[in-house]
Amino acid sequence: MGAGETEGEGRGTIRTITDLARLAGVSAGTVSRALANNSLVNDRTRERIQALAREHGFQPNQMASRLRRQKTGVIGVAIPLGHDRSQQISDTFFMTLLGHLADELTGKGYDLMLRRVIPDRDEDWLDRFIGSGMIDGVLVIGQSDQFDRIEDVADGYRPMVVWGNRQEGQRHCVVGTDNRLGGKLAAERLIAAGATGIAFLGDVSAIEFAARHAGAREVAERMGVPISAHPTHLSPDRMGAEIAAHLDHLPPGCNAIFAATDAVAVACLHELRKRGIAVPDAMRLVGFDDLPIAAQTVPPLTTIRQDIAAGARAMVDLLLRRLAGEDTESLVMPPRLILRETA
Amino acid sequence: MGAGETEGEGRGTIRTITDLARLAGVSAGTVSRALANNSLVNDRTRERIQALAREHGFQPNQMASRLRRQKTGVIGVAIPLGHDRSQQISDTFFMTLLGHLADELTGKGYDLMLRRVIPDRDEDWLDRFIGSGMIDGVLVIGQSDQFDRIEDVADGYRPMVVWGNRQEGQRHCVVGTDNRLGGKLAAERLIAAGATGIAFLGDVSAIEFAARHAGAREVAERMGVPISAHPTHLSPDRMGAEIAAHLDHLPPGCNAIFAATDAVAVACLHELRKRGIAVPDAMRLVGFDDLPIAAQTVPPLTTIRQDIAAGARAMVDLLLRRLAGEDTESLVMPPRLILRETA
DNA sequence: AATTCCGTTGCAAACGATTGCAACAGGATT
DNA sequence: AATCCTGTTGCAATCGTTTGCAACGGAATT
Repeated sequence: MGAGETEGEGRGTIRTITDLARLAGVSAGTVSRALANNSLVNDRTRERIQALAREHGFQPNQMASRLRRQKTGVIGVAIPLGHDRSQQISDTFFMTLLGHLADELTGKGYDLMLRRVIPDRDEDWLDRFIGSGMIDGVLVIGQSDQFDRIEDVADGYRPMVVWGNRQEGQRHCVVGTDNRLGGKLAAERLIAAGATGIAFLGDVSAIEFAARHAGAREVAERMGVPISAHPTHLSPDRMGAEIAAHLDHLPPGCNAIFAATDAVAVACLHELRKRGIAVPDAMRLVGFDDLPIAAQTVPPLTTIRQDIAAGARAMVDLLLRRLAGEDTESLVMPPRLILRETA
Repeated sequence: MGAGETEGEGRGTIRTITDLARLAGVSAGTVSRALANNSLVNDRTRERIQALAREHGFQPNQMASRLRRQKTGVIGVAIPLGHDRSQQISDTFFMTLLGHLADELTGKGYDLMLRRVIPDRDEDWLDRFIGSGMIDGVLVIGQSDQFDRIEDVADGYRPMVVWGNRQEGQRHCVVGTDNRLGGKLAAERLIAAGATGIAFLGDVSAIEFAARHAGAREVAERMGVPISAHPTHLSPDRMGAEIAAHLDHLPPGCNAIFAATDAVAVACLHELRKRGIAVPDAMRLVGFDDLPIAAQTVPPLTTIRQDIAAGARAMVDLLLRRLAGEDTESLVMPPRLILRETA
């Protein structure tokens, strides 16, 4: 007790439930029940066994338990890196979402198995993950360019919830922001701030970014403001150069930028400053996400907020309900314009 | 073939290796060997069985396999949130490290099980993780304030590698930056840039930050420059207010800040700007980490670089060698001063 | 023709925990 | 005194895969 516990025999001696049973003078079944707080076992025996288990630092083997019970207590989280393979380094948004998911899942007693997949190399990454028999359900962070593959799986496999964009009549359960509406809000704000030509910076092969672009385009066209799209990757090493190139070839009359992501917007801000272009006077700028950094740029970034924590909560909640057999609807959360000083 | 595969019977019919064996007219053992590319089985049979497996989307149950083979193919990654519970939202550094770890591990054929632990609530989080029988080894991201607990475990459990700071004569295998040296570099630079009083902003109950502070203090004292420490948390919601408070109560003559982290430095920059304090003329500033954002602040941040990708590679490499029975030394990587414009 | 050998395959025992069912003791009921 | 519970416990099958060992057929050797 206190300091200096009885080490040396603690780890190793008692490895299986049978060892512990022998030690306690009961059968393995009883030990199993005792450790599971099963009411079938006598209170005193239970306490005795639990004390013994504690003393020897015994924990039942999870693999065996899971094999027998046919459930794993593990939720798989997949991050497909389809449209932008170097995403790992940058995407603060996904990483933040992942953090919240981890919190929510551990709160509910689930473990989290993380897998980053590169769909180009691995055709049936999703089937493989699901079929591995290691996870009870799967959360997919971002559809990337894998929308169709996810759809294919959705009919046959219920416990799956995806973060991303909702399409007309899609079959998989998705949680996400109304990207199209977010795009509209951004364009409206830019135009209200005096934009007479808008450049969208982002990779529209990712469906969520495409929706943001589409929303902005709808508003811009209605208002008679020309809008152009400029593919921009998310990896920090390429982003800077790409943005620089875009800035040097903006359509004439373009005085506003809608960045697909705050990360892109921050890099834009930097490149604009290097060129001595005043924000927002000469160039208006709106981002997307409202990451913490957005409040701290110079000038502070006007952006479209997604509620990441709420999204994570919803994803876990929906997944657990699906695991329980319930059939759930997708959840599309409203984005919100955060007005700061870049537009 | 092409579109419209033979669905409907594909999933569900063939669930176990025995099902597949019956279908192929061989025994379960042969199927097992065939799927494992075991050379004991005839080439033609193997191909036939593999074709059948592919056709039916069959994958052997991992739980059973792992139970039998007594290894899981899973590496646990623990993030202890001891000194700063709200860390989840902020710490870009840890999240980036996690991303790289995921890449390295999947590259080596391992899966990654993520667990965030709050040591205050859960005394033996590490024993529980290790003893769960779900992981072959464990990587700990950051020692937080759990140095002693990790040490306790290190003797009895080999396959563990920790990201963090190396102490005199410690027993667990650690990978990290020479934080003390980093602190020295920072202080040297600040003093070279004209600092006559230095404030360290960071939570020294985290051992890594304590080392950074100690390094800076050593240099400062040698040069006769007063240095003070100001506890600052990493969560974005508290950080701003805390930094503001610190700035308003700096010791007289203090004209330089060493921020424990780039995240802290960026927030500092923001608060300084709000107060109209010119950087670096009125206040010099050095950060730590060299996150991508550091290059994009206004003015760009002078900071101490840690090589995150190399760190992740080293952690995985060391862990695999320990899994193979080898005994490995800790790795302390040199930090590097990145000179930009804030000091 | 008898023996050896090799390449394949099947058999069955693990891996360690869970759980339905039977068994048992002791008290309560008839 | 015989029967019936009730609360505990043990027994043994089961989850699905892996793998040592035995078996077997046919070719090669003696």
